[in-house]
Amino acid sequence: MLNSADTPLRAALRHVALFANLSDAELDLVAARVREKRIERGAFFFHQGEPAENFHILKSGQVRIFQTTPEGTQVLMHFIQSGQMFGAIAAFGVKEYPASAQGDEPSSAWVWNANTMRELVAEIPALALNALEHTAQIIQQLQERVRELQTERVERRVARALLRLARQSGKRIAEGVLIDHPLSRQDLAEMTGTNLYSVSRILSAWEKQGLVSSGRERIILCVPHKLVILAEDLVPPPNK
Amino acid sequence: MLNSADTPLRAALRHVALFANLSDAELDLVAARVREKRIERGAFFFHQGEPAENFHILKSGQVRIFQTTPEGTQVLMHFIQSGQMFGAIAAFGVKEYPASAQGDEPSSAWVWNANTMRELVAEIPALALNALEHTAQIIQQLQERVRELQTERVERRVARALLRLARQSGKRIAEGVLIDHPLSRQDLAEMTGTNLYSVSRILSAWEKQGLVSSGRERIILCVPHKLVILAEDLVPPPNK
DNA sequence: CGCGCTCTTGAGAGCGTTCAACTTGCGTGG
DNA sequence: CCACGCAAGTTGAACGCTCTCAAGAGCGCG
Repeated sequence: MLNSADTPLRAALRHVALFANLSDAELDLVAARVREKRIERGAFFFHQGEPAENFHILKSGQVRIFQTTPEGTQVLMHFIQSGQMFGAIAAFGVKEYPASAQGDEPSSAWVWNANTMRELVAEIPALALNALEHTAQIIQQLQERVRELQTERVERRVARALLRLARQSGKRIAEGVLIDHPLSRQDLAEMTGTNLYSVSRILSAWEKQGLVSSGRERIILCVPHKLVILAEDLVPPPNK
Repeated sequence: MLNSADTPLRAALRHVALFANLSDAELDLVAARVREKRIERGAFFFHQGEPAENFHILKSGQVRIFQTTPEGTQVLMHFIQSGQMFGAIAAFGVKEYPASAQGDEPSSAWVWNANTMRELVAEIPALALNALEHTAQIIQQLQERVRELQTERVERRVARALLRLARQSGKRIAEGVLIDHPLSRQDLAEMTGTNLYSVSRILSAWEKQGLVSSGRERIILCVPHKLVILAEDLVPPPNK
């Protein structure tokens, strides 16, 4: 189904969402300026506060994007999966990375210099449109998160976070849907604006009800359908 | 200081940040497809959930962007000032407006059809770069807000919100810096994820300390400097 | 000059955090 | 191979920030 004359690199980039609808010539422009960077598990592609020099797309592995507050508490913004861009906000305007990007596993990424990426965007209309589309989606997700933080209780926020993770990296297994990467109580807390104790209590309660099955850095949603009800239930007063 | 051959419309658009660095010919392209829309105070440019057909830039007046949850509570996302774009997220990808845009005053906006704006972005590289830069800034602001909601107490969030408003639409007067548009306790609550009672208590306390002077939908920051300390203070335990 | 919307303030309750102590799981080195 | 140790997770108890509800005061517009 591929152009048989594709170079391996061009073929790989062709499947990245950001480069959808680019012509072969345009893909070559993009490919000509890319370089690759690998990091070990736990290492960083960049740190919060560093000058934002690069634009990244994850090639393999998994990366977490988080901010650290002056007080030292962390806020987990995103998990980046293969094919997704990161460090993009910084490349398009801001001068410093507003967050850090750390490998959850050994990871590799395609990297472009920020100025180079801006030139490419200016040269390739389809790339500009794709980039705008993706940033628009990020904005929508962030607005959703603000809305949740402002209006919803902790239990519901945790339910939503798990459902989102299941959609992103869920894996069907016998017992239900496994969140297919290490995920601690602390991680979930940093995603939902609470602490590991509250997350632990909530998961324990759900486990008693058979909704989930969880272990060390491992969570299985057994009855996702009931979590959806928890996350979105509008029935006003539970009449117990 | 302007090109004397400018049409009035071209001259006006030239000063919009989104159209910075566009040539006269490009500005004319943009101007050729614009139309204008006026609304009364309290009326809407668009409602949450409607198909996202238009891209807007505020010409005059003031607009609030907010989301309404299924439960009916509102979350105030932004105040839009003259020259700022809105309804942009929707135009670049999403199919429905994720929020509503309501006039806080009688307001008028330049409006482009969403498809038209996408065509313009594809035709005008400088416009694409500007748009990406602005969406990147919005993302950064939203990340900041998520971080605040997850890690900070109500009082600090309110302090930050006021300082932000002062920066955006503050007006120097004798007593201090006036937030130059009607702003109720309820509005502040919907911006910071609390309720009008807590906001009222906080403002009362600050008023006793002389930090602010507030009245009906009107707030003056008397000692902004001390609010900054409140918003960012790292000194761990205030020893009273 | 009165009606309505905004704001204030008290009292009480509860959700969630904090702290502390303990358990469990897993890798590693003796 | 077992023992040790650290990291992740659990759970109880207590506190307190914030919300909720209720009642009343104040400001402005018509």
